[in-house]
Amino acid sequence: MPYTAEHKQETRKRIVESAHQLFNRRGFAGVSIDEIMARAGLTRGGFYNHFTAKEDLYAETLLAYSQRRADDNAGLPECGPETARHMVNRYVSRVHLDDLDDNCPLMALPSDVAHAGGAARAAYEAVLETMVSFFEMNLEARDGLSPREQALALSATCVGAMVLARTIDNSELEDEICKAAAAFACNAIGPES
Amino acid sequence: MPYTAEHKQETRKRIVESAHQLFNRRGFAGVSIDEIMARAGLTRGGFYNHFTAKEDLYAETLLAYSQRRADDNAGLPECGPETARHMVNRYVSRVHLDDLDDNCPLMALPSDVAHAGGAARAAYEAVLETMVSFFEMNLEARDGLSPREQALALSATCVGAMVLARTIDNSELEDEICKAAAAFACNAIGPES
DNA sequence: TGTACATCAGTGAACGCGCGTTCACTGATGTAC
DNA sequence: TGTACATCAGTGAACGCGCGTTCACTGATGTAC
Repeated sequence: MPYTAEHKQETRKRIVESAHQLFNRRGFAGVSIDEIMARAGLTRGGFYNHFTAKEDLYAETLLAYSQRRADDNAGLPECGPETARHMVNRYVSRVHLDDLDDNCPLMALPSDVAHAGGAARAAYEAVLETMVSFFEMNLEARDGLSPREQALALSATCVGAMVLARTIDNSELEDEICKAAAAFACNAIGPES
Repeated sequence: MPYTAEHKQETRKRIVESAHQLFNRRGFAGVSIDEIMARAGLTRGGFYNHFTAKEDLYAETLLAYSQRRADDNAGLPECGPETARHMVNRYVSRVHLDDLDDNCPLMALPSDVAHAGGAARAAYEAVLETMVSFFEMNLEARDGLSPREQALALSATCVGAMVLARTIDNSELEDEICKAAAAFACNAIGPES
């Protein structure tokens, strides 16, 4: 059994990382397998030792992100509204907007995923559920809305702000959107304690 | 001057409409010029009598939508918060979600546009400004946020909810998102009068 | 009113490129002896 | 410890398809006379 199993796993991981970065920047159709493999230090032919098709890798990329997110969150304590506000400010920020290599795919790839196959859409939903449930566990019922309802709406606000900022080409308006949406969402979470 | 100028204009309009519907459903890369022309009752070659490239048409499609929206809105009275709530409920709804032929491109095509050329991004921004300014003129300062800030945040919430609902493949969750986001946004606009 | 003409919107075959995928081959590495 | 072998990750040329774009042609229509 030449080449250890770990060797293959690591190569696969490198391909997924490379793909994540490239897909986030340019979308599914904008990236070729050649480029993905080159960025991972490999050549095109080897791709099919790891994946059966480009679409496969796309879904895998999203799943990997979802897993990573879930792992990150698992370690965190549930701290209530303060934590929720912190999440908002971290998500809706210029730092996140400019982190092209590791953007959240919820904001980087929505319509791209919408036009892709079912596996990609399912993976997208998994990322969303991770985000929503993490908001949910840090919120209290308020204004007649359950924690889950607020979590869904806050996710929409955060993702929406970043989607809009990401799509336009006007950095002043981008900042305006981020600031307004973050303030709006933090207000909705409740008064500072 | 055989074929009147109106004839050509109408054909062009038919192509733009056909493109709008197809792009909304399947994105820029998912639609071929053949299909667009066929849906408009024409054949592929004629395309270049009207546009210089596929990307051109894409931007034109967005601009046409923006224009249409602006015209619609121009006629409407400014009625305050009630109108803003009405806009939210119309935008964030299953009817809008399922209207695949005439979705708002802000929610149907964000990452698609993000990866397209500058003309498309500028047109997207125009659609956004139309939406924001219409919210803005129907809002009052509240919770330390100016009408414009609220308008930006509400746009993010509305578009975000629809983007998420559109991308996933789970109609129960879609409904949950729409309802939660609409209620959340209406709350933020202020109490019913 | 009717006819010849000029224009140009529309046609559809052909071109060429990019890229996903396949495939025969190479060579690095772990294992058996 | 050293050597032959088997495996399979990785290579890169080649294939084939789809599609954006081009181009020579057609034919519908308005205008001039």
